[in-house]
Amino acid sequence: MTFKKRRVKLEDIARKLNISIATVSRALDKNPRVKLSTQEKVFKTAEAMGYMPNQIAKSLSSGKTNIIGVIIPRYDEPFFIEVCRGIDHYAREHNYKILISSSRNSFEFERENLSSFEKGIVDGIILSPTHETETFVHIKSIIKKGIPVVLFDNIREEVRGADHVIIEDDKASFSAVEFLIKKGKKRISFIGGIREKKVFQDRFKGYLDAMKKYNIPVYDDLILHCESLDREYEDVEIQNFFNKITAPPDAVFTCTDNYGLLTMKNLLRLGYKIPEDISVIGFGDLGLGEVFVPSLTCIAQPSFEMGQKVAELLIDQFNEPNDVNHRKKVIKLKTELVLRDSTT
Amino acid sequence: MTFKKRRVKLEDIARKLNISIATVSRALDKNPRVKLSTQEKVFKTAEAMGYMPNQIAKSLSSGKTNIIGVIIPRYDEPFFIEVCRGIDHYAREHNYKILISSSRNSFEFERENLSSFEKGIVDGIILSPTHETETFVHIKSIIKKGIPVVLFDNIREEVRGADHVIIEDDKASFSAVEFLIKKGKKRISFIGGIREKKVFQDRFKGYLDAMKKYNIPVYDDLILHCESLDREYEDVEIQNFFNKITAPPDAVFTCTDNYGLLTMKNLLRLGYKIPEDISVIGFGDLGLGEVFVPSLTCIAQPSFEMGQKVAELLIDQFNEPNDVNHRKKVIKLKTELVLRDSTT
DNA sequence: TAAAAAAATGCAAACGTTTGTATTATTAAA
DNA sequence: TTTAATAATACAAACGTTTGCATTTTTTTA
Repeated sequence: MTFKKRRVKLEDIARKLNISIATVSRALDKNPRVKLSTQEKVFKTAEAMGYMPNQIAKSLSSGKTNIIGVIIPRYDEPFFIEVCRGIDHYAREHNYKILISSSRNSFEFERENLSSFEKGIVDGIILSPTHETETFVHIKSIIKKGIPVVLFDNIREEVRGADHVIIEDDKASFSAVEFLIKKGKKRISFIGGIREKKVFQDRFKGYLDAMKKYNIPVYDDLILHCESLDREYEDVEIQNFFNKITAPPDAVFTCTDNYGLLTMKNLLRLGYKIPEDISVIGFGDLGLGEVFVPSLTCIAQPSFEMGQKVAELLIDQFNEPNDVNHRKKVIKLKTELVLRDSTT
Repeated sequence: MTFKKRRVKLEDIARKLNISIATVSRALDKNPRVKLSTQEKVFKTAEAMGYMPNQIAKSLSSGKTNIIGVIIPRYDEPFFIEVCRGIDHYAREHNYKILISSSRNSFEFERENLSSFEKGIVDGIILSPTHETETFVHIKSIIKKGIPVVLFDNIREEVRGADHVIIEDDKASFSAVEFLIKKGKKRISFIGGIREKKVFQDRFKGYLDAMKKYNIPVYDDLILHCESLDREYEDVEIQNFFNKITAPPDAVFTCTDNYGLLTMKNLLRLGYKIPEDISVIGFGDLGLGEVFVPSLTCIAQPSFEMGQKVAELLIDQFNEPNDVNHRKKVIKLKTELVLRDSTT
């Protein structure tokens, strides 16, 4: 039975070579203050002894962990994963790793995660607030302590006060609905998510704005705000919605790709033809819509880029003089209506 | 212009209360060695001063970070995300966080990630090897240093030597193909992924085993091993494959849900009826298959459970006496054939 | 009310680095 | 050669905790 080996540390190398710890440390850093021949000896010995630096000790000493904390509302939403991929991409290029936490759509969890990050395990925090997040105080308190924070997606007015990256949800959905109207649609249905979530409020606003501008009547029974936070129940809700409808719409604008796909699925099963009978538009563009038959027309949201941008803002903060009152940066990314087969 | 505040530390509390750092530390731990009234004073003062423990210092002192390192081949594969969700779930219940890294399907990256974790930032490592991973030495070297490691999915023989969690890919695909055969299918097509990947080898083996057992001829032109590691090109490959086929199959067994969906998409566009003309089976069961019309029959792989189990094995290792030669644990999870509308 | 026992607190080393300054060794200048 | 300048290395404090042991204070016992 062999037990865990004691880690090799600088001291061990130093002792073996009969030099000081400081010199070993500097040698490994290729600090020109140490003779080349010594550097070589140190490197060889370190290698031979299987030395691995202790990142924790380094972090304590330097005050940097090179880890970025990321808090997303849920894992099972391709949008968030894609953003994380973008963050990871940018972060890695700049020698940072990411620690991902899910707030599970709960404000309480969000706060917990935040305060656990506050314990110094991360150099900065990227956060996408949950729909339950109505107050900014927990975030503000972090910022006040000098910890860099960047937010993305679902940013309420009350919550603006940190750098953040968003899209203009209202304008995006306006343009999608406008497109439908210009195609001659008269009975346009809206399917969104929980009303508490800012992005859904904005997307609904865009819908209403477009309908108003072109004087198209808005029918309450063609509007659905899904309440579910769970993939499974989304399906049920949408199914119920269409089962209840008496006079069908001629187009459906939905606030996520998943709603779009579920809408198509249910409509197809009820015997409607897409896009001949009913057009459908989604929101997101994360690959699934392209596979479906018919493929889903949707608003493409630049998720990966959003992640990259968010990471860039954060890392910029790392390098700025640490001014707590620094002017916050707001980045608005462009969306685009991608035409596919689910619309005429 | 306000600058980053100096963090409040134990010393500050100690000084303010005129007691020692040790007592403050113990008080915050609710150590019975310190008087209750002192504990209360300390708690109040800590709160008032906005004290937050320094996790890095704690980790250095305790030798524990309470972070689990997770290395997956890619982010844009729902299977891996679902496993991560499972890991996160179990880990969080046991007071661990997860640091996710993608090896981007590259052995080199895998090794880099591994050695970065080796620097002591994580207490243990969960890894799903890439298809390029043919050798076990990099993992073995980590284990020899006493760092707990658990593997999952895609475990080659050469790589067995650590705890791991897998499904029996060959048996799973055998049962799916057998199902098709029993339905009377005679021309069964196989669509898998890169040949280098163990899981695909096994799934192919299961296919061949079933075909052999029931004496069904195997036609080379009905077999496709996708080479692509990228969502986009998978589509192209499958499209090309079906465009080239002269005599169509009467069933297609595919090695991932995505291949299954892409197969259905392409077949539908070519005018085939599913399942009347051609049955299709996928592998994974991560939600998308249920939405598609027709919904996808597939082998359900318990991804979330796999994550939980993997995390459990790792955390078990944390608590075991640290025997480097400990008997490795292998967990095989059950799969299940879920019947939906894409098969007769 | 002194001694013993128990409770509360404090001291200082340890965790493994980094880094400013002091010291020693080497080379160059006189 | 001796001194000055430079190069190489060493010392020790610092990062913010934890914790074994020593010390002080309080309480109990006789």
